[in-house]
Parts: sequence; structure tokens; C-alpha cells
Amino acid sequence: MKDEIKRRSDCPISYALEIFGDKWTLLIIRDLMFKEKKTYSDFLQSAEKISTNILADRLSMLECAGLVKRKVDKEKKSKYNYELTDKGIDLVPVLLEIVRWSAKHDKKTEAPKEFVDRVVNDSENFVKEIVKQLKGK
Amino acid sequence: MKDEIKRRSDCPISYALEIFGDKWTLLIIRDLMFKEKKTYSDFLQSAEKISTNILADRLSMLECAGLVKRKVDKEKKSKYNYELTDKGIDLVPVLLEIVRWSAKHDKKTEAPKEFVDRVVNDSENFVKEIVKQLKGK
DNA sequence: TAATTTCGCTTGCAAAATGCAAGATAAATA
DNA sequence: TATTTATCTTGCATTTTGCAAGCGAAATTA
Repeated sequence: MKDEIKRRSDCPISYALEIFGDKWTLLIIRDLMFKEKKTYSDFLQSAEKISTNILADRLSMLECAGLVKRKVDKEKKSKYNYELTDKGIDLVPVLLEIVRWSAKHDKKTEAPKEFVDRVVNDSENFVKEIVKQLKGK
Repeated sequence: MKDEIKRRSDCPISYALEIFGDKWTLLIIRDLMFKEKKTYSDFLQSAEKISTNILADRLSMLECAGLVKRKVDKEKKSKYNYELTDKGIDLVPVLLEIVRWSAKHDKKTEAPKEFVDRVVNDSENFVKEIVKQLKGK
């Protein structure tokens, strides 16, 4: 799975979409960023029910694109832990703005109120806090 | 084309992906937001070369989802102008953060330097300016 | 030590989405 | 009246997705 990501243009929006322009990739990033999930089976258990082949495909693509790193677990050699790289962590502001937008426009959103409040009223510090927590690993 | 958008969960990230989680939708939003494009043929001409059936599909989906409105042109009745609704305009911060991320991580980015500078150093005012300009139509 | 379970995938196949080229329709222009 | 402009639609081949089953290595249980 070493398919080069094809480039349709050098537009920054297009570049981003070539990496995470699909229905699943940002959910994996979300799980790594906010839900403290880190293994293949963690991701499988999320509410949206990604299928195993898509998950494997996206994880290897994300590694290829440099947003995620796969590491062998220290205690169990048969276990892998995925974590965000700095490039992946740099998506924190993007994800937070998406949460802000959806929380505003989706009546049924389950975005936690205190999370949304911080995004709306204290976004700069909130970003820093999350980044700090992610880097301290 | 009145297909209900299916909901996999009530997660805000997932909600957003159900609307713009694909390779094309945000390019149309980009064209409306930053490039002053507004017609079907404008969108067709963008560098990424969307095909006609996909464009028609996404435009009607975006109308359905309430991000875009289609209006008959005042001078030419055979012409339609698409414009962002308030819900669409609320994506400005999301797109700007994506630009910031891609400009940082894509060596070949063509993101204009002065645009990126403002996103990085004066993002709050920059958002307001763009929003104001989009609403003044 | 043998059997079972966990973990991280891969494979096969049907269904859906995409990409490409051609065509259709209605209004505007020459 | 003939041509061009503008916005799509259709048909079809290719690609991607979704679902279920299977597989191999390591870890756990009996």
C-alpha cells in the first residue's frame, strides 16, 4: 500500500483533501486526538463502525503521509500503538473549528457543552492545552 | 437528488464529514469563498477538473444541506449564480485552518504568502474581513 | 503442553461511487 | 435562422467501499 497520493493541483485545500478528503480518515485522527484511542481494535469500536479493510488502508496511508506513527507496544509485542506525529497534531485547530461549526449547525450534536464552550470562548488556550497533552507522550 | 444524508453517529466530526467528507465538496466551497466563482461553468474551470456529473451532484447536495443557495441571474435568465448561505460562510475558519496546515506541511504549496501571513498572524481579523465581504452581497 | 483467545490484519465479492465522453435542452447571441 | 452559451443528464467502464469470512502469530487459559 505505497500508492503515491496523487496531486490534482498545488492548492492548499486540495492538498489537504488528498490526505483526509473522505468519510473516515478524520475519524481516526479524532480518536487519536480526543479519545485516547491508539490501537487497531480501539478504532474498530468507535460508533461509526469503520470496516477492517478500510481501517487498515487508512492507517497505512496516514503513516505514508506522515500524520501517524505505528509503534510496537512495550509490554505486548503482538500489539501496536498508533500515535499522532507533529504533522498530525498540527490538525488540532482544524478539528476544533469543525467541532465548533457542527455544534452550531447540527441540532442533534453530541459535542460536550464544556468542550464547545472552550472552543468558542478560549480557543487559543484550548488548542495549546490539547497540543501539550498530545506531545507529552 | 433528495437523498437524505445518512447519520452514522451524532459526533460533530462525523456530522461534518457526512456533508463535506469527500475530495470535491470543499473545493466548491473554496471557489465560492475565496475565488469569487459563482456559476456552474466557473467551478468546472478550476484546476482540479471536477467532472460535470459530480459537480451537479455536489451542488444539489450542498443546497440540500443548506450551505449554498442557487439564484437566477438578474440579467440572464439562463444563468444561475450560486452563493454561500450563513451556514456555508461559517466554514471560513475551517478553511483558513486547513490552508494554514497545508501551507506549513506542503513544500509545493501555492498558497499566497500574504494570505498565509494573515492566517498565521492576524487570523481573527482576517476571518471577520472575509465574512464581512461574503455577507455584503 | 495443548487448546483457545486476542490482535492486526488480508481476501473475495457484491454494491456504490467516480471518471469520462457524449448528448440534451433552453436561452442568448450573431 | 443558425450558432453559441450555460447547465445539466445519461451511459458505461473503472475504482472504491462495505460486509463477511479467514488467516497467522503471539498471548492466555485449561
